[in-house]
Amino acid sequence: MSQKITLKKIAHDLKVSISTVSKALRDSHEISVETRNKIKVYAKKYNYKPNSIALSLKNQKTKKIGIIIPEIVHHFFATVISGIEKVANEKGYQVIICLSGESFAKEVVNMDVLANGSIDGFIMSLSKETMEKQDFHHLEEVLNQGMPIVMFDRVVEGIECDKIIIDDVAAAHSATEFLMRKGRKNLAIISTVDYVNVGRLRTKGFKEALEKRGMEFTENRVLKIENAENCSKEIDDFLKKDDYDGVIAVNELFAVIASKSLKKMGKSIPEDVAIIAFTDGILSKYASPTLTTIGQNGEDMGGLAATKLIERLESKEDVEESYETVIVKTSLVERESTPQ
Amino acid sequence: MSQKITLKKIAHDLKVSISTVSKALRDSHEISVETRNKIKVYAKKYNYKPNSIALSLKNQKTKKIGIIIPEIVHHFFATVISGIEKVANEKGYQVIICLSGESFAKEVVNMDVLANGSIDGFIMSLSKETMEKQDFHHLEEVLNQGMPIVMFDRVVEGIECDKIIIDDVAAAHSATEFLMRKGRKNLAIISTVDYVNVGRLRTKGFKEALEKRGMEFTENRVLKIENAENCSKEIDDFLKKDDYDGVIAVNELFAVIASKSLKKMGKSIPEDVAIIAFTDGILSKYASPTLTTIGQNGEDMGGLAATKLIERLESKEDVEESYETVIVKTSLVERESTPQ
DNA sequence: TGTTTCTACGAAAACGTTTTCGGCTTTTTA
DNA sequence: TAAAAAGCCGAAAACGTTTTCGTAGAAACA
Repeated sequence: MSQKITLKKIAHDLKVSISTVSKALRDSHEISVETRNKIKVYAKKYNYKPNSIALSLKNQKTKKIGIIIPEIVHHFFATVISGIEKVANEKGYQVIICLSGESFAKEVVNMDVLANGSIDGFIMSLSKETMEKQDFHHLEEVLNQGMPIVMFDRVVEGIECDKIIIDDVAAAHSATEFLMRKGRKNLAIISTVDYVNVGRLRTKGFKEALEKRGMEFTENRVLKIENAENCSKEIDDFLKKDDYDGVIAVNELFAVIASKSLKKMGKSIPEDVAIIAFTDGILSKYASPTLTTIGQNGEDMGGLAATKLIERLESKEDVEESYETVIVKTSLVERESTPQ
Repeated sequence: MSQKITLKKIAHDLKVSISTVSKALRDSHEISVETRNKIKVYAKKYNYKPNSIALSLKNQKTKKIGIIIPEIVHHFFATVISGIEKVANEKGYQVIICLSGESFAKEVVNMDVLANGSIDGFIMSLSKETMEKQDFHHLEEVLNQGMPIVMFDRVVEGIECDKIIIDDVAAAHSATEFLMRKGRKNLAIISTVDYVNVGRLRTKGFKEALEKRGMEFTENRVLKIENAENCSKEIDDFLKKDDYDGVIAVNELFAVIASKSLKKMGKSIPEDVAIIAFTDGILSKYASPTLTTIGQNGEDMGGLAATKLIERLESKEDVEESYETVIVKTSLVERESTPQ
């Protein structure tokens, strides 16, 4: 078990000073070619690599990005992380991941811990509880310390930082129009409670599309689910209340459950009822029938977030106050759950 | 934008020495109650938190765990991470995640980068390429430096470290027996190429179960898939070759694709063909029909890995050479794809 | 009064780097 | 031959902590 080698040990073994070793390894012309080679050979032999903690302390940069998200066992978030990691790694950054588990308290603690020097900046999507509480002091504190944040998906208006989102209203709007063009006239949406902004915005787009076509929007066309755990019965009951011929779901899980429920009721998909889901994930691709979805490319969103954050980290900090909100394009992926 | 406050600044502002501030904040009796309070109030006011990088350097401990896995967009790995994160966080550790993308080179680079002081230990599952190459020098180097590794799922015999696995042979064996007890006589397995150990071991269990019952095992009962990307056709062709009444798949994806393929061929599940999949993930739960699976509890495996690693990190390093391989129990989750 | 014991604080080292500056030799130039 | 320049290297500071040790002054003791 050979302990990690340091500049100091090399210096001692080779009977030169630490500064000489450091310079030699960085190919400084201040050091003679002879000495340089001797040191390099020795360093190579013992596989010297500079200690990153020491570098972080010296440079006041960690080359690490903190990610705080509600859950990781969630296809969308997993793709976002994957996108972040890819870009970050290319640019020499590592990612540290903390999960809030949808809890405000954990989000705050995690941010506190990471903000104490462990990372250079944050990429995050807020927990449900935070959205409900509307308490963002932890974000403001971090920003106030000069540490940049990039938010994605679950973002909030009041906070001044870069944001990566999809245009939920427009996407829901066009999905609704798509169904109407297919001749569907009695539409419903399975959404989340309003404090989750994506649910609220998607419902809004749905409503706008209906009204634009002069169709009636009533609240009973909307199911607002709070807890995804036991939503099967809720969805069952909701779908039985009327004879819908088109359903939009704000995520694939709701869509799959709705699909099963409808099949149980003897309806066939897409002939009797067409279904469109948000999030083009693994479920949509392999459900029966496969689901038409609005794809929000998580990988792209993550990549963008990382790019933006790193840009800000590496620019000379004087470009303050030019925060941007990037709207990522969605794409409609047609599959079996909507008619040709 | 108030810069982060340090001991030095507090000391300067309050006209005391840095050591006094440090001691006061750690409630040392060496400092008078008066001074202590003054310092604490000031620190609280400016929200002082010790810089974790400085602590890491001083203590030679980062309180960070490095995770290297092939992919994160994969339900099983996501659950493992979730399990690791939970336990780690409870014990005051953060997790740094690197993805190898199934590439040997990336795995090596990632390990190198993290091993240079960024973390205290590794939890990892090897990339396919690494398994194929059978080159583990990067693992040995890290272990040799005294940095502990805990491997899970894709592990390798030759390396001396803690391991968390499921008993793939036994699990496949009992799944096969389960099908036979249901009266199925013509069984097949959809597996991976042999260098992926889970595929090899599960195939082995399948074979053993057949032979134990005096049934014939032939290689044509086995489909070995190398690349999951375009396996649909392979599976189609394989299933057409014989009239199987029971299929075991080494992951849910293969099972879902097989299920679709069989339905297309006009077979009904589970009446004509029963299916069992490894990995109890989201697909199994929501596919049509829902899949009977062998659950390998990723969350538990992750939690165990984290517990083991942290134990080793915090024990006084003298308990060397007592490496353990923990075998996590699997559970058969019965759903619609097998008969009652 | 002289010695010892507390009390309360500061100086400095250590963790592993990088970099600035200063200085000693040797070579070049006038 | 003396001065200037170049070549080569080391000392030290800095990043932010914690901790050991030293010490000044005050209080207690003889």
